[in-house]
Amino acid sequence: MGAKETRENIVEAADVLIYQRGYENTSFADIAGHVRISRGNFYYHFKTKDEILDAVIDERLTATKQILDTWEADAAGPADCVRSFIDILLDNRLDIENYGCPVGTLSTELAKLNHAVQPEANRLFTLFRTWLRRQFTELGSGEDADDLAMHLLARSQGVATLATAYRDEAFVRREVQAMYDWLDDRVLSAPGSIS
Amino acid sequence: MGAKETRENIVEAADVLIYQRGYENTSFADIAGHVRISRGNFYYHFKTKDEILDAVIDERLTATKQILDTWEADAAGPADCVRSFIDILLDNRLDIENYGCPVGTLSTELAKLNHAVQPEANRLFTLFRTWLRRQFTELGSGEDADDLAMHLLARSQGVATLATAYRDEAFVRREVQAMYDWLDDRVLSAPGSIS
DNA sequence: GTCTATAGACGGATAGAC
DNA sequence: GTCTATCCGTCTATAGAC
Repeated sequence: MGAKETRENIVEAADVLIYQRGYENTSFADIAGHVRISRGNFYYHFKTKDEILDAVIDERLTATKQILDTWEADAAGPADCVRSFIDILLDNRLDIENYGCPVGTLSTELAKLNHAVQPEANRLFTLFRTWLRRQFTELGSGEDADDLAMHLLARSQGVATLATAYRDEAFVRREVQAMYDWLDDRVLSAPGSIS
Repeated sequence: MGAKETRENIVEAADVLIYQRGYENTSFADIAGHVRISRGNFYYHFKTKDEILDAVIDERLTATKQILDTWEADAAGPADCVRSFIDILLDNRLDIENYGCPVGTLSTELAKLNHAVQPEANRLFTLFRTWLRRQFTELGSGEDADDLAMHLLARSQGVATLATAYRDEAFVRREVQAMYDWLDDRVLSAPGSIS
């Protein structure tokens, strides 16, 4: 097995474990165990735990960019793109109920830890934010586009948090529908309030 | 110093530290250091770390009940009560920017840890939920009261998460205003959609 | 002299780092 | 594979109130 492949396996395992258990509660031994390599081999690829976190964030950034590109390519228009974003809550419902949103929970944990790479992790939020902003701009929201993007980000984060607490599918579906309706208002009417 | 007072000091320090650093990242030594007692003394009052967590959650439940009662006593009516809830985001803005919402972040961390007391922690959410539901019932929302309570809970959780990521005061104020407007729609019009 | 509250040493386990 | 630090938890010792 090549070095590159081993490294990718490590990042992939770390990605999942950090999502499911949180960063601080994921140990080297956990990751090494999942990749089935020795801890010695481990240190050949990553010198510190923070380096792994960096690699995981980079990997998530790359994967997210690719997903957003795909959505944009497949969508009929900007409103359809936004619906793809809203649908995350349904498509990843079970993971979200168990572990929350991977973006929000990592950002919050790193904030509490006062971790140096928190700004890096927040770029994941910004990736969605600028992408959503572009969709709203194309929908004619003008100056409000960024506010609308932030509003929708917040809505989905809140639904994810409560989905984790209550594991209530009906609630998630209701809120997704409410976001659809909210979007339709933005599409059909003049740009304005975000209520 | 009496035993009761020492115990209260421990719970108080643990409450703050668990909020600021997270549960798993708060050690006995941290708490003992803040209370200025030895670790030995510590174990006289609490046998396990989970016992402290339990005590902290109980303390938060009691404190929250008291706050909700105060709000209800001071408010002009149910709409005013809901506004008090929304105002949490402004009143605790700086803490939220640094550490997130104490309810949501603890609930999410315990979910990831698969911790036995997660249901207990979620009772904090339920405390707000049933209280908000009562306000909406009094506002004439009928069957929708619980949905509206959950919706507002989710909105505030989402704003808290993004406030932690971006530390953007203008965003928080915008979203608070949007929730005010949303509430006014519920007060003035017939009960219906939550968009 | 017993009980309560406190202190601090000690143990095994596990962490990250080299 | 080893090293050091730190974790949680248990242990014994002690100081003072009653």
